[in-house]
Amino acid sequence: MAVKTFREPLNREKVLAAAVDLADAEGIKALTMRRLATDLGVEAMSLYFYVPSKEALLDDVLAAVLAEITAAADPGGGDWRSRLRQQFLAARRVMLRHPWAPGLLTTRRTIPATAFAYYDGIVGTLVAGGFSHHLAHRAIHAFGSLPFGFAQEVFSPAAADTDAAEADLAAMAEALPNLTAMVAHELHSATDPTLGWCDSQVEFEFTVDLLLDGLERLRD
Amino acid sequence: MAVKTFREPLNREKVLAAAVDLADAEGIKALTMRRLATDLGVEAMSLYFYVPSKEALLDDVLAAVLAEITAAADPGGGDWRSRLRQQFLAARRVMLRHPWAPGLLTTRRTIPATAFAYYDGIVGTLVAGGFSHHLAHRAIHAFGSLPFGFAQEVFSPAAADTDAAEADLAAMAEALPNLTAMVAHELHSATDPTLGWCDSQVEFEFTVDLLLDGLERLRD
DNA sequence: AAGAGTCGCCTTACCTTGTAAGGTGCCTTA
DNA sequence: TAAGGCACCTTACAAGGTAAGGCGACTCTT
Repeated sequence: MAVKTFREPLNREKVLAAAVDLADAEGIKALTMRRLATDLGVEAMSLYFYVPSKEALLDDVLAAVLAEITAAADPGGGDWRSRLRQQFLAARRVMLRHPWAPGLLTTRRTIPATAFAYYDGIVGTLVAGGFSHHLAHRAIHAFGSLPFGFAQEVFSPAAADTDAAEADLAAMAEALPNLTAMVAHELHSATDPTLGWCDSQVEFEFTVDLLLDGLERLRD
Repeated sequence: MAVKTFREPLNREKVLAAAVDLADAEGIKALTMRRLATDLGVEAMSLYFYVPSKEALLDDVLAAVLAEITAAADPGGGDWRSRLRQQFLAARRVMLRHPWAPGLLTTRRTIPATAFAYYDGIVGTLVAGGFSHHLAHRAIHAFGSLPFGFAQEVFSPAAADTDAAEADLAAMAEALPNLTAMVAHELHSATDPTLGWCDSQVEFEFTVDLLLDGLERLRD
């Protein structure tokens, strides 16, 4: 015994990468210091050699995701509209890989510094596209979380599934006539049934275009 | 001793009201079972006589806030546009009283049943206003969290303050030229300096109108 | 080569928080 | 007056974050 297998020393990057992997695999709730340490073959307290606190770790994890976004967002050519559009869609692709990231982002108190650089690029695109700084500012706010590839998912599919299944359909139709009619209508007119009646990607793009259209009109 | 002061028995409503008050006063993090019990002059475990778990309590707390919204939103007359607008602004007034509610809403897995009734009313307004069910569906998604009176606050003022204060302004101007220019521009053109350069209320209304305008055009 | 750091990790322990299990006293009802 | 149950309490445990300090194996002097 006591033959210690040689181990490549840890470092901050490995810890962050393992944290992202853990969250990807088992959700953000599984990301505890003890569990993360276990995954790294180490004790919980050892992580504090690389990270001052769990909050800081989460901040850094988020910064890593943001770095993925900026890396994925090919500035490319085209006008402001197509550039922002492809940028937001690229961000969405990243977020789909890390479904826990939106929730984490909204709970953070301070925003990682890299986010500012990201926003700076967006403002730059807008101004170059003919927007005043004032309207650019408004646009940033109107975008909300769209630049990060997600929209506030208040109407989550999980909730809809569960509650709809539990509820008596007849009673629901009476209590919620408009929603019921909408669901019925959407089911019939769905062009691609395999995606279900609530295709987030389509909704996302719709919202993006709705805002971009509106902004273009205001610019003129 | 042993003269127990008579105490009006607790009930679910009092517990929920106390929970809302606690969150209002000291933030959602202060809302622990033990602390809530203390506020009610009771031991933590006693709360479980009225609430099955903390998760359920949070669900109910949220439902209470939603009830406030529906109560505050006067259906009133007018066309679909003005009705939705006043409804969203009323929701915002409620959320400003409970700043912790947006964050809580986004972390909940299942949506309270009352939210469905709320959405049903919105869909009804849209359909009555001449929208197809399909477009109404899109609109619901595009609204995101606006019906609940808030927009994704990714760009929180607190973060901006802290980081900007810490950062070397000259360095920041170099690294973030567009943001810096925007800030400078907005500072000069602000009509009401007392509200700071980031007036959320104005931004909120801007976004609401931008979306409503865009939807109206799509409807025709 | 021996002593002194220092790096990287571990052990122990504490505090907070949710909650399971099981009382206990008083008030109502039969 | 005995039984039951209502409303609340006590005790205890399992997570989870993290403070304090130890310890072995290198590295670097001198």
